Amino acid sequence: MAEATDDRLRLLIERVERLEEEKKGIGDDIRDVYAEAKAVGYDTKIMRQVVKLRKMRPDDRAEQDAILETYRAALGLL
Amino acid sequence: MAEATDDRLRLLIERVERLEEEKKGIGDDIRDVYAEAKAVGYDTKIMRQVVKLRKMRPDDRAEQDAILETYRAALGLL
Amino acid sequence: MAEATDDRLRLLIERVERLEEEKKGIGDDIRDVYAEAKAVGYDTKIMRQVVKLRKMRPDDRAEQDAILETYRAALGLL
Amino acid sequence: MAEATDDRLRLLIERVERLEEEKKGIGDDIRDVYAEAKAVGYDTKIMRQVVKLRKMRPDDRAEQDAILETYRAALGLL
DNA sequence: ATTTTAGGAGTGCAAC
DNA sequence: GTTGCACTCCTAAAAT
Repeated sequence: MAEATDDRLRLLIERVERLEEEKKGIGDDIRDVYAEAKAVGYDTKIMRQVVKLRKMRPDDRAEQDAILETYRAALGLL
Repeated sequence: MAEATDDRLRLLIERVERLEEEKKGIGDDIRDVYAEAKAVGYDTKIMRQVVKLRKMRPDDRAEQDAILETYRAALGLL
Repeated sequence: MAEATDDRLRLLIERVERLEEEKKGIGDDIRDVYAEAKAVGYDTKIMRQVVKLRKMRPDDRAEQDAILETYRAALGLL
Repeated sequence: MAEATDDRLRLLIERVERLEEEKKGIGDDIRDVYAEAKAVGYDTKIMRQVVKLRKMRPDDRAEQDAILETYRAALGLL
């Protein structure tokens, strides 16, 4: 029965590999978009920062609030 | 004409954002496959090692194996 | 000459191992201090947050500044 | 008597901070050892694997080895 | 047992 | 082209 087990494992790993290829393909697409942006004159470095900021905003806000709250609690003790 | 330019930039950024979401989704899918593998009893940490090994060129793989064997021997780990 | 090489490797690894033991020992000491603090009535969870905050402050400031600056740059473009 | 209490807390926190600095210093030392090893030609990534292996109980180590062999065999990586 | 945190490895971009 | 940097993910240790 080792063969059945082996096949199962092999199939799982091949699924992972296919997904990783897709993931890599999308990474290439992203690179292409930036290349296109650069070709028409945009600053891709700043574009990347903007993308990052738009992604970070909500969490960051929550995090900032948490830090402030902790500070208030700590000051109340110290 | 500043509006046309702004739109162009906005569209490029939105394309990047969509692609990044897709990329993240595939990352999640990969995680799911590993979760499934774990659920049927496979050791996912070792599976990841195997996936990495399969990505390597055969001679690189052989070299890594050889170095590891050498180090293990030097430390009495055989 | 493989023996000399092996020895060299073994010595390096033993140095790492000794250092890791020391590091672990200090981790235990830290745990002890918190245990002592707890024993005299302090809230160790908040103590840990305070320690973390005092460690983070400077970087955080710089990070905040960087984000603000990036935003300004982005707004100037968008 | 609030001052005595405050001092006590402050002293505890400062002890923790000193210990954490020491701990960080040792972490830096470990990094240095690896850097030194790399400089004389060792593969530090594999060294780290070996350090990890030495920390494991022999039977756990044997089991890991066996699983890896099995998976590699199943995927044609022997 | 669950969640958090620290550290390592791999990836991809930017600067020189 | 190569070095450094920032980001993502994974693992292992620690705290609750």
